[in-house]
Amino acid sequence: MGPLNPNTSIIDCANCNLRDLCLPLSKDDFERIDTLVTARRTVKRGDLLLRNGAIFNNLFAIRSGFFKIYLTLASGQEQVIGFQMSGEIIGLDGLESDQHVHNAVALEDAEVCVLPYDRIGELSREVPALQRHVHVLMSRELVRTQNMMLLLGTQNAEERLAAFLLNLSQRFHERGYSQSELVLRMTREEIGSYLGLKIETVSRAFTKLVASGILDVRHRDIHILNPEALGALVKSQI
Amino acid sequence: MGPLNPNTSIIDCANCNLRDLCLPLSKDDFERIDTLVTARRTVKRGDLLLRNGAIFNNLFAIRSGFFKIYLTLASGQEQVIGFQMSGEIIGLDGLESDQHVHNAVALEDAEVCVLPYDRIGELSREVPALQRHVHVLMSRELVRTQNMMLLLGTQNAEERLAAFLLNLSQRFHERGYSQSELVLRMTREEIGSYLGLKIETVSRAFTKLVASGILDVRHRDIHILNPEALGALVKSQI
DNA sequence: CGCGTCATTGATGTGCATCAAGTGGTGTGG
DNA sequence: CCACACCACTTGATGCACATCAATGACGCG
Repeated sequence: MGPLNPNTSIIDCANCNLRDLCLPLSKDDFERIDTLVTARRTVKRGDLLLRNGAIFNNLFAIRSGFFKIYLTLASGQEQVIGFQMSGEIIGLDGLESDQHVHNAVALEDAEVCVLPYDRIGELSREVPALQRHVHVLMSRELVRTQNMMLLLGTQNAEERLAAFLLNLSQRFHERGYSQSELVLRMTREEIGSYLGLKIETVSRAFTKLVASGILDVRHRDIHILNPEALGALVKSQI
Repeated sequence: MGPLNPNTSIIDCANCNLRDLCLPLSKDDFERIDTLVTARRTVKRGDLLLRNGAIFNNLFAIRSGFFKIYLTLASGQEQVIGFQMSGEIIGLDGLESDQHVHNAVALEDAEVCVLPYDRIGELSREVPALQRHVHVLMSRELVRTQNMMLLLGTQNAEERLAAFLLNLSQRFHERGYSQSELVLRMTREEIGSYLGLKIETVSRAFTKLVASGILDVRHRDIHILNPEALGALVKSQI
C-alpha cells in the first residue's frame, strides 16, 4: 500500500507502484494520459470520500488506505456494499444518475488519486487502451457484484465468511502482503451487513472456523492456518 | 415488443421504436453511428444467444423477446442471474475476460441487434454521447445487481417476490404494456433460483400474496390487484 | 475506576429448506 | 375419446440454520 505521501504535487502514474493494478497501460500510452490525475487527496480515517447524493464528477483511484462502501437506507441504518483497497477504483456508482448513490468512508488513513470523469472521456478518445480499461473496470465490478449475489443466494454463514476472508487475503496478497495473515479493518457488524448476516452469526462462524483448525483469530488479526480447507468451503461457484 | 421482422436487412436505429430505451441519442448522433448495428439475429424460444466460454465479440440489444441469463455452476445446476427484455442489452459480462461468463437463453422467440464491440469503441471516439451511454448502461447494470444483492441480504421471501413482480411490471409498463397484468415467461423454479429461494417457498409466497388480496394468480398470468400494498412490501431500500 | 464499544456465548424462536404427497393442465398413444 | 404419463405447481409436515433476546467478557479511554 506504500507510504503516505501527503499533498504531494508530483502526480506520476507511470512511476506509481500501483500502476499495474490500477491502470495497466503501456509506457507510450502513459505519456499521453499524464494529465489524467489532476490531484491527490488525503482522507483521514473516519472521513467520507463519497457521500450519497453528491454530484458525480470524479472517479477515485485508491493509492493507500482502505474504504468501506455503503448505502444509508431510508430506515437510517447502513448497508455495506463492499470494501475497497489500494489500486481499486471508487465512484463508478455515480455514472448513471450523475449523483453518487454510495457513501465511502476511510477505515484507515488513505490517499486517493482524483480522476475527473470528463478527462477520462476525452483521453479515452485518444487512447483506446484507456477506454477499454474503463470498460474492464466496470465489467470487473459487475462480475464481483454478481458473485456476491450468488453468495448471498446460495451459501450459508460459514461459506460466506470463508469466501469473504479468502477474497480479502487474495487481494492483500496481490499487493505484496502475506497470504495467510490479515488484519481486518472492519467490525464484525460491518462484515455481517456485507454478508447478509447478523453480528452473532458472524461471530459464531468465526468460532466454527477456529474450532475446525482453519483459522486462528485474535480480535481482528486473522491467521489462515489451512487455506485449502478455507477454499474448499467456498463451493466452486462458477 | 413489436412484431417479429425476421432477417430484415434494413437496420435503422434512428427509426426503431425502442430507440429511447436502447440508445437515447440525438438525431444528429444517429447519423454518425448508422454502422453500429451490423446485423439482426432471430433467436428461437429455447435457443442460446450466449454460451459460457464463448469469445466476446458483440453486445446484443434485444429488439423483441425475453431472455433468461444464467450461470452453469460446477455442480451442473444453473443459477439464474437475471431476465432481460426488449430495449435491454445483453453481453456486458464478457468485457473483462474476453469470454462470456453468462448463458442467455430465449424464453420466447426473440430478435436481437448485433453490436460489434470494436465498432462501439471506434464510434464512441467520434460520438461522445455514445461513449457516455455505454458507461451509463454498465453503471445501470451495476446498480441493478447491487440492489439485487441488497434484496438477497435483507429481505424475506414475500418481499423478494414482491420486488421481483414490481420490477417486472414496471419494465413491461415502460414498454407499453399494462402495469397491472403480466404474464410470467419463467417457471417458479427459475424465479426461485433468481431470488435465492426454493420452488416451494416461491409458491407459498405467491399463495400469501393472493391470500392478502394483493395478487390474482392463474398459473403464469399475474394480476396485480393492489400495487400500493405490493410496493409497501418492498421496503424502501435506498 | 467506570463507562463505552466490540465481540463472544447461550437459550429460544422463526422462516425457509427439505421431504413427501397430491393437483391440474398438457400431450401422447391405444 | 379416454387412459396414462409428464410436468409445473401447490400444499402439508418436519427439521434446521439463522435471527433474536439476553448475559457476559475483553479492551480502550476519559
